[in-house]
Amino acid sequence: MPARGVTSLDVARLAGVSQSTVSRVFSAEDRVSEETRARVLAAAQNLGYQPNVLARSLTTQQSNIVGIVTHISNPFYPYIIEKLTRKLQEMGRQTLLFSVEPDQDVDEILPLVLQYRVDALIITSASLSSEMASQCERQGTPVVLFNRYVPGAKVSAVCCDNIEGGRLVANLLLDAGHKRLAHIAGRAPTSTNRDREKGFADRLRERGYGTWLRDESDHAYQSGREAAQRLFRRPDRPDAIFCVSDAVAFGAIDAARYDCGLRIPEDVSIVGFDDLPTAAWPAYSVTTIREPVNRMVDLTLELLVERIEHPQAEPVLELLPGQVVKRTSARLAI
Amino acid sequence: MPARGVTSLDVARLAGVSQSTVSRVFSAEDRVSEETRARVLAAAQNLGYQPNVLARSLTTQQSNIVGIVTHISNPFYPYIIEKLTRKLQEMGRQTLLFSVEPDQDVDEILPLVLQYRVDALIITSASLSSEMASQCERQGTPVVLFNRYVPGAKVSAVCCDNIEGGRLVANLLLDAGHKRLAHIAGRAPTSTNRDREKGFADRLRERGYGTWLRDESDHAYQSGREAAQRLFRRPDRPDAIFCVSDAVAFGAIDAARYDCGLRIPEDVSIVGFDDLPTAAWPAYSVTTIREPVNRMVDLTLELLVERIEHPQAEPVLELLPGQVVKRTSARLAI
DNA sequence: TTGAAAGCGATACCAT
DNA sequence: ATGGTATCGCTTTCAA
Repeated sequence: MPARGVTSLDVARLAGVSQSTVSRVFSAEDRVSEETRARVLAAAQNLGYQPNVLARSLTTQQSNIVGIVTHISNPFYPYIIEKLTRKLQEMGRQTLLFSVEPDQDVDEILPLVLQYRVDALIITSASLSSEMASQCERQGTPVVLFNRYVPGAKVSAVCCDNIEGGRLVANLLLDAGHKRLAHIAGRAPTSTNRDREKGFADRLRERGYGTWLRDESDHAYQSGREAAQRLFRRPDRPDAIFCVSDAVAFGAIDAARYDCGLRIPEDVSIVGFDDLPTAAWPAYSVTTIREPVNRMVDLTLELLVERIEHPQAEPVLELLPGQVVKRTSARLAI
Repeated sequence: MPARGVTSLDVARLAGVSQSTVSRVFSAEDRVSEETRARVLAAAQNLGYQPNVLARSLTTQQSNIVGIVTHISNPFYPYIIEKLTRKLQEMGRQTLLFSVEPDQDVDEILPLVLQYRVDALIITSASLSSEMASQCERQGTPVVLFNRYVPGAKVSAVCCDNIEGGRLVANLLLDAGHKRLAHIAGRAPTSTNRDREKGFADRLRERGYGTWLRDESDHAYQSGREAAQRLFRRPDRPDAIFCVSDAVAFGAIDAARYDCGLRIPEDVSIVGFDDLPTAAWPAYSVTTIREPVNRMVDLTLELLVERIEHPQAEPVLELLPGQVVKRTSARLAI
């Protein structure tokens, strides 16, 4: 018969000490004599005792749990979540994972998240209303947006500079002498999607480039492939496509080669965004904008800790530059 | 000044009812008059109150949290975790994520997991000692292994039938008339790795096939590519490779085409295992063994719920058959 | 250094 | 239908 729930009191009785003492042994180094500490640890070991951190959170007002809201179908995020989780673990915090659909509003799930009294919240997909942002504030739950920002709201955010990234791509393609440009944009109205497109468009206009084609996708391979097919089947088919993300670029490359019989980069250049590990594989070898993910992750956690410790601190928007990674999916300047 | 921590008592005072009543409104439909319910909800809304589920867990002895221990570098798992998380969410439970290194023992992290009083635990990578398994049992925490099993231990497991999968591959390659077979095995001593190799080897022997080459990898693209390079550079280079997983197969395919100038499948056949979404992309088009992931996920959750509700139930080992998916990375029977 | 006792924020039993 | 109160497992004064 399993002893359902060994408590500190059980340990105390076995060790012949008070329950307070057991608590001391298992919390931050309080003054406990070596001898009693040993007795307590022995008793705990004996009973298989593990402190209940949920109960602890009641008194300490800290759960040591960080919520992460994400949607995983964009392959950029598993990659980020792994890094975040690993580092949080090193800091003694755990990750409570919430999955949302790309089109689903974070606002829907936020009340649920808040019920778990997470010490902080990282949102890597979609954004949240300023109403919900202030609800988090009221509960004292700091929020950091990863690769998103909400212009009005009082939440911190860590972002790749997507506008500048879009501009870099425009330069790259124009410098290579491309004549018929296209952009496969992200469908959702997120800051990331908007900014990548805006930077691209702004720079094209600045350089006097007239019009370009446009299609949409949802950051996934299949929808990128379909969008590219539509573009390639036009009479004025593009000779270069800027894809909103690498996942879309993989689809576009396969559409070119396998669906439409085009050579890359001779017939068409494809540029992505993110620099996923797969972008370096020779089968794709995608020219792309590398997001500084390690620094983004580190910064996210720094901001998080900062705001956990100083809840009154002003929210910060960190914008990190992306970097062109030239591979073989795009023609180079002549 | 943010009101740190709105409690049910605050709501009660504002609504002019007892704290018990507020509790009733927010827990399973207890009998509360429509009128008071409305008053309470209004007050709660007003204060931005969300019940503290951590506190609730103290009395209910249920955290509604399910732990998932995994390592995410194998791309099979993000895919699984997303499915699990989504379905758990639909069941009103949340996912607490723990990340381990492939070579790291789950035993190390298990005490930490247990401190969070998760209602149940899913382990998708590495396995656990029977000692730890019994510690879970003692705490009343049901464990389900996903794609792993521990022969001795009393824990439930849901697995693809990896032995049979290995046999299927052996048949496939011999039927196609291949003469110099190789296997890129998984380095870690897990049941998955062992069984895939065992099934393959057993079947080869049964069919009187003499010896085959062997190398190792860690389920990741890069190490698969390197293992394949080593094989291809041998004087007796293989004309067919069975890779322990799709991720390794991608690496092997790129090694063949881009590092060694071999054609697929004319010069060498590559077979994977898992059927990741990427395996269907035409750039790889991997012949592979499809794991029935949807059924595996559903079964995992069924077993979980079953054991949460009936902790005394005997552990179950579910073995689901994989299925050959023929694409173009392997030659077919003549 | 150790113990007693008062919370933390909820649930649940027992009255009314 | 509602309120009072003991309780969950721990931390944290306050005394000793």
